[in-house]
Amino acid sequence: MIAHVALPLPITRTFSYTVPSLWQPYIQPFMRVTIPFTNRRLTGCVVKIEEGHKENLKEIYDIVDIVPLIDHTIARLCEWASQYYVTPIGMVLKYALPASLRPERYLLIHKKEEDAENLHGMPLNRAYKVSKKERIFHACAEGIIELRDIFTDSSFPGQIPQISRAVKQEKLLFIGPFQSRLEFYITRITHELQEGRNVLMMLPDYFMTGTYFYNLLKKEFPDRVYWYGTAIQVRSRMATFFHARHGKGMVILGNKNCIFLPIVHNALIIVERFEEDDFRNEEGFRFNAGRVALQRASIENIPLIYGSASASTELFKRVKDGEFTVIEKTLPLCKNRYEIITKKYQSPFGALPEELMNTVQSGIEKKERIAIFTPRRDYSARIQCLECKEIVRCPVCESMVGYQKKNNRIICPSCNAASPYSTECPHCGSAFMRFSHIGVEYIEDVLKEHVTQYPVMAVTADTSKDVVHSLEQYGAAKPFILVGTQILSKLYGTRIEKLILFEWEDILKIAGYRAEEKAFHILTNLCDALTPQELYIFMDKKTAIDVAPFFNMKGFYESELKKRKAAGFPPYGRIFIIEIEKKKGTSQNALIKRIMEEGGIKGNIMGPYLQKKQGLKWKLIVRGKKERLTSMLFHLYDLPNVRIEADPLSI
DNA sequence: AGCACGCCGACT
DNA sequence: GTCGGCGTGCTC
Repeated sequence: MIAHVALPLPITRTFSYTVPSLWQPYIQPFMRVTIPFTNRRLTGCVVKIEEGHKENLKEIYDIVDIVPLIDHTIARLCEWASQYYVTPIGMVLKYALPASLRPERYLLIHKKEEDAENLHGMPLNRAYKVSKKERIFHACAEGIIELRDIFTDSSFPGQIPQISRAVKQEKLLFIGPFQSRLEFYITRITHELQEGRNVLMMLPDYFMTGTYFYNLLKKEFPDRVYWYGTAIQVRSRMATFFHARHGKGMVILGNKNCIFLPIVHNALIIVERFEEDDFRNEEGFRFNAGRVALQRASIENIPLIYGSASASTELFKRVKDGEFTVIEKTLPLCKNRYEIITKKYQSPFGALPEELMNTVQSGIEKKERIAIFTPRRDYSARIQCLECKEIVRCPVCESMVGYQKKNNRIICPSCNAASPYSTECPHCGSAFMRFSHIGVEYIEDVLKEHVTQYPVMAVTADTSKDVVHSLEQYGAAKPFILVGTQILSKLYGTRIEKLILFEWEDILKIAGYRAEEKAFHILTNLCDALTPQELYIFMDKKTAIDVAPFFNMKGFYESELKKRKAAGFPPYGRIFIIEIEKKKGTSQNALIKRIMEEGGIKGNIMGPYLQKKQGLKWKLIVRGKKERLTSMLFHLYDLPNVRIEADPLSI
C-alpha cells in the first residue's frame, strides 16, 4: 500500500511512502502522518492511498490522527485554495491542520467491552503511551472502546446529528451602520438556530471587533456562541472545535483562522467587514479568508452574507454583475464636516498646527470626547537635517526611516531593522534635525504636554487591548482624547463628539492602486464605529484633496471601477508578485530569464523591481485573468529562491 | 524549506 | 594549500 503525502514545503509534488502493514487497516486520506524526509522527520497529510507496491519508497513512521480532522467540504476547499493562491497543497493543509490541533488530549476513552487493558477514562494521548497506538486504533475501529471529548461528552467522530437541510444559496451584501448590521445578523442567526443549524461568522480580529460582537451575541444567544482563533488559548479553541463538530444551533465566531474549521450543518456564513486586511494571512500560505468564505459557501451550498459600512470595490462589482444582492441602509454620515487646510508648521519644537490645537481646545472647553486619527503610528516617519537637507536612511536597506520616541530608536518601515537614534545628522553633524510626517506618538506627546487634567490615550495595534480595558474602567460619561491609527475604527460603541483626521489624505500616497479605496474604508469605518457629531479634516497645504467624493459611496465605487478597468487591475483580473531572493545580483538575470521563458509569462511583467534587503529581492508583477496563468505560475515552484504572492496588498 | 555538494576567491 | 560564501539541485 502506497500513501501520497503532501508536505508543508514550497514543493508542488506530493511524495509517496509505503504504508507498513501495521497501519494499513487505519490509514485514510487527510489524516496527518509523520514521515522520514532526507534526514528530517516531518508531519505531512495523506492526500491519496493506492494499492500496490513500489521499490525504493521509504515507510511512514506513524499516523497522527485517529480519524481525519477535516471533512469533505474542507478538503475540497483546501484544494481550491491551493489552486487559487498558487500554493502547494501541503502548505494549505498545514494551515487547515495546524500542529496545535491535537484532539487526542481532549478525548477520553470509554470502555464498551471488557478487555485486558484498563484504559477507561484515560485521555487518548496517554493511552497511546501506556498501550500501543495501533492497539488503540484497533480497539476503536472494532468498537471495543469509544472516544468522547471532554467538552461535549459526544462520541468522536460520532454520528452527525440529523436536522432539516433546506437552505437556499444566496449571496448578500449588507451595507449599513453597525447597529443595523448587528440586528440583521441576529435575525438571520436566530432563524438558523431555531432549525438547529449552525452559523459561521467571521470577524477581522479578536481583541477589537471580535470581543465586541462576541459579547453582544453571547447575550443574545446564551451558551451558543463559541470563538475559534489563535488569539485564545488552545484549550478553548479545541472546545470550539468539538462544539462545531457535534453542536446543533451554534454560532461559531472567529477570525481568518476559522475559515477551514469543519462545522456540521453549517447553514450560513457571515463575514463582517470583509474589506479589512486582517482577513489576510501573510506568512506561509498567503490567502484572504474573506474571499475563501465565498468559495466555502458555494461548496457547502449555503447563504453568505458580507456586511460592512463601506463595502469594497470587488463586492461592488459582484453586485453590478448580478452575482450579489445588496441590502443598503443609510449610513449616518456625519453632517457637520469641516475641512481645514493647515499652514506649514515647525515640528522640531514640538508643535502642532495652530488650527488643530484650537479645535482640540474648544472641544476640551465643552468637555467633549475627541478622537484624532493619523495614518502613522510612530513619532515620525521621516527625519531630515535642516542644514544639509539629507534624510536619515536605514543603514541596512537605505529606505527612509521613522523615529520611535519611547524606544529612542529609528526603525525601517521596509526591512524592519532598528538602530539607535543619534541627535546629530549622520552626514554633516548638525543638531538641527526635523521630524516630519509625524504620527500617533508625536501627537500624543504634544497633547499630553499641553492638555492637563484631560486624559490622552494612544491607540495603536499594540496598545489597543489596554485602551479597550481602560475605556471600560473609565466609564461612559467622562471626556478623553484618543489619538490613534486606523484601529480607532474598531472601537465600536465608543461615543465621540469630535473626530479629527490629521493628514488622513496621506494614505493616498502609500497604499498603491488600492489607496483610494483604503482611504474610503478608513473614513467610513471611523464614522461608523465612533459616530462623531463633528468631523474635522485637517489636510496639509501640499497634499490637500477634494474630500467630497469620499462621502458619496455609489459615485466613489463607480469611478473606482472605471479606473481599475482601464488599468486592468483587480477586480478586472488578478495580480501576482513573483519574488526572487538572492545574495548577489549576477545570477538573477538568468533566473528572471528562466521565469519568463519557462513560465511563458513575458507579456505580463510590470517589473522587475529592485529592492535592497539582506540580499537582493526582485519582484515581477504579473497581471492576468486567464486560468492558464495560475498553472504557469505553479511551474515556478520548480525554480529555486522564488516565491509567489497572489492578490498582493500593495503595489 | 533545509541540506549537501561543488565552485571559486581569500587567507593563516 | 584549505576555509567559507554562494549557487544549484534534491528530497519518496
